[in-house]
Amino acid sequence: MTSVQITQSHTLRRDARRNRALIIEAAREVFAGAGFGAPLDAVARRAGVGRGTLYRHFPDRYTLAVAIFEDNVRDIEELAAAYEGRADAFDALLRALVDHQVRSHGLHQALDKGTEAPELQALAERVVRAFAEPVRRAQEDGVLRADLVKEDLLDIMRMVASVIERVDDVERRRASADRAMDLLRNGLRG
Amino acid sequence: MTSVQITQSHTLRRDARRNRALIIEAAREVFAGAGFGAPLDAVARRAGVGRGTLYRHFPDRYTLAVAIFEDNVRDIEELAAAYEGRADAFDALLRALVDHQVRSHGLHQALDKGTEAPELQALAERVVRAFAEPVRRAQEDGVLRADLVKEDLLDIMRMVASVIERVDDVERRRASADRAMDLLRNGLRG
Amino acid sequence: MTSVQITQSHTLRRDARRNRALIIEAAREVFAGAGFGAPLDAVARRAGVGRGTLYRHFPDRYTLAVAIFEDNVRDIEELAAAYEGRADAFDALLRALVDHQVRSHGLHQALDKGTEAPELQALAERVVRAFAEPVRRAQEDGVLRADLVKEDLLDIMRMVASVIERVDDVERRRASADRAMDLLRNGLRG
Amino acid sequence: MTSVQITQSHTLRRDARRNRALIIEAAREVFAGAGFGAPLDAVARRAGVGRGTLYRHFPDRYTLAVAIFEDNVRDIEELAAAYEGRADAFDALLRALVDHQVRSHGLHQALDKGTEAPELQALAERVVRAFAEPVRRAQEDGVLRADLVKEDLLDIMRMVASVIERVDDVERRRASADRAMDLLRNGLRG
DNA sequence: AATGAATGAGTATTCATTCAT
DNA sequence: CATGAATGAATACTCATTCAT
Repeated sequence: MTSVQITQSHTLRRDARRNRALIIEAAREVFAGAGFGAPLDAVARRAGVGRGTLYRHFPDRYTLAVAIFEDNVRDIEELAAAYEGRADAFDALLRALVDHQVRSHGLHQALDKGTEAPELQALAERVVRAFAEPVRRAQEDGVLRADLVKEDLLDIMRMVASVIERVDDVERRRASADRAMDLLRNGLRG
Repeated sequence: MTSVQITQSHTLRRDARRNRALIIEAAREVFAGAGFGAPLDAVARRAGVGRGTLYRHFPDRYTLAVAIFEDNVRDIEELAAAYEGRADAFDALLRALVDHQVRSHGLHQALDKGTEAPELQALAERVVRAFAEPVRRAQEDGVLRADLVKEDLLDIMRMVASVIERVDDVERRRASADRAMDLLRNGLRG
Repeated sequence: MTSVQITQSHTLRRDARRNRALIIEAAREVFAGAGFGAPLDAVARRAGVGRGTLYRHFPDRYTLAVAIFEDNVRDIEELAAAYEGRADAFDALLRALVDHQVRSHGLHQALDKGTEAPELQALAERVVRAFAEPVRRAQEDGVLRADLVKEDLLDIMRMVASVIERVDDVERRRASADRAMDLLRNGLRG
Repeated sequence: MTSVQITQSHTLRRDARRNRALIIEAAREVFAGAGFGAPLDAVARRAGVGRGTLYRHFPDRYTLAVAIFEDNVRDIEELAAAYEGRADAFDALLRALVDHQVRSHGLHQALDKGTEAPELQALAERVVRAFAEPVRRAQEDGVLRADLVKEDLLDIMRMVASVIERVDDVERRRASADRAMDLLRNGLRG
């Protein structure tokens, strides 16, 4: 629960809040199914709201992406707080990250159009910040390569996303993501 | 047997053959710049041909992708032949693969819509075949993890593509690709 | 007899009356800035009231136009009464008319859609009536062409409005209106 | 016949040229009937062409206005040439101007949005230039007020347009225009 | 009553694809 | 064959109007 969330909870009427949530969930599903370029109409239809309502809440495609990411990022941050000081923080965060991607896939395309939505960059930055300390600790413990930089983290997100994207079924998506993480963590060497 | 048939390019009139080449090159550039979803108009314009000509040669977007990939795949196959029996074949092929992606980026989006173009699947299959023996040898030599399967190869292509896609400059693209390959080959462990 | 009735404004609650005035003023400004076709939303926003409130007071765009005109017409009528019997009544009324247009421009577009709002016709009729005696007197005095008919009066209003419309700055609007009136009063002859 | 016209005649295919003309004529009618803000769809429908065709020929509303004006302006220029040196040139041009307005009304709204289409300004400028010498001559002959400036000319166009705009029937439009010109030429004085 | 959320009809615009020249 | 004009389906977006709170 960050201040943003609280503010929104208080600002929007109950029905509006409900619609907002319906739209976000619909967008998650539609983007997952048809990619980030899917017709916004489809989102509105799936959410069971009119076009205008969609546009009122989210003036454009990117605002929608931001809203979806926002949820995920917040979760990462909470997790980072919960694992503060623990040696397995990095592992836990990484697992959570992959889990989000499995559930909100279709969105990494948005990430790479960051220029059109500075908020997306900001969210990515928050993820990086949440990872900072766990990464440092893992490196100190010698379980994570020392040369890992923050750009790598974003690239890892991209890589996992890329193997997931074309898969429709959530379970197979999870399997693909796990395999990709395995390759990444352990490398290709024999 | 229409002029579209790649393997019969010698049956095309000289100007038609020239147009075909112009279009492929234009497509490579346009897809790189604006993604695989770019307007085909843009391709025709860049190639300096009419729409009709574009459609005659390539009835749809995927045929175009096939033609571009075709070049790359053939190159991989030739390389495989050249490195036949050598211990460094896998390395060489992998490097070539990455190199193609650096130069024809924007196309992996096509790969993942393979269902709409069986030829793309076939091309991917050819890549896999070209890798088969080098992979086996590398595994035998103990320099490549033993559990690597052919799907992994495609996923590796996807992962490299994903970190490259958003980068416009070819040099920075190469750097990103190299870093991604480094992460992949050596893993994240400290 | 609803609260919309202008002549019964004393039956409105004080806050409702205040809202009504705010809306009219906002409409004057918005129509002036963006033309009579401006979004009613803009009017509501500028007035600082909700949409519903706007619609309660003014069920449509024309009702709003009527309310604005109403003020102006009443002023003309009062002026006509004040100048009753005077030789310069016509001059004074014409000057006042132009003055209103300078201040409430953007509205003559409404006038010409009179069919959709009979009240507008009625208001125009009241203007014509207010001018009737002054016109007759001016003609009798030989300072106004004898063939002027009431339709001419409306056309004169339109003509003045037309040269004013595209000008944003009120002072330049006044200058344009004055020049137009000069051309009209004195004609083009050398 | 200016170079522009000739160029177009030569550049466009016969069918395209025909469509272009159909669209212009349709636009003339639609704008006349529903104002310059009319749906472009209506223009396409009336011309009997698809949306895309309309947009190919005229990327936006203003390009369309320009094309319509272009015809009229060319006519004025030809007339100016034909009346070169004659004392009645001003009269003839003014009559022609009014005549065009009677036939292409609905367009002066476009003129006043000149900022969005510099070509419109340029066309207006051409009208002014065509009038320059006839105006000078008329002033010299003492039949036109000496203080008339070029801005007045545009204002006269606006004024005539304004009394015409709301009239649907072409004959009544002509009558209104004539009356307005009479008021303007002879003034309001008795 | 006042508010502002929701609705959906209307309009603009793009682009894949067909087809006349 | 090549060309580029025409088509219309798909999509985006706005705004007048209704209605739940």
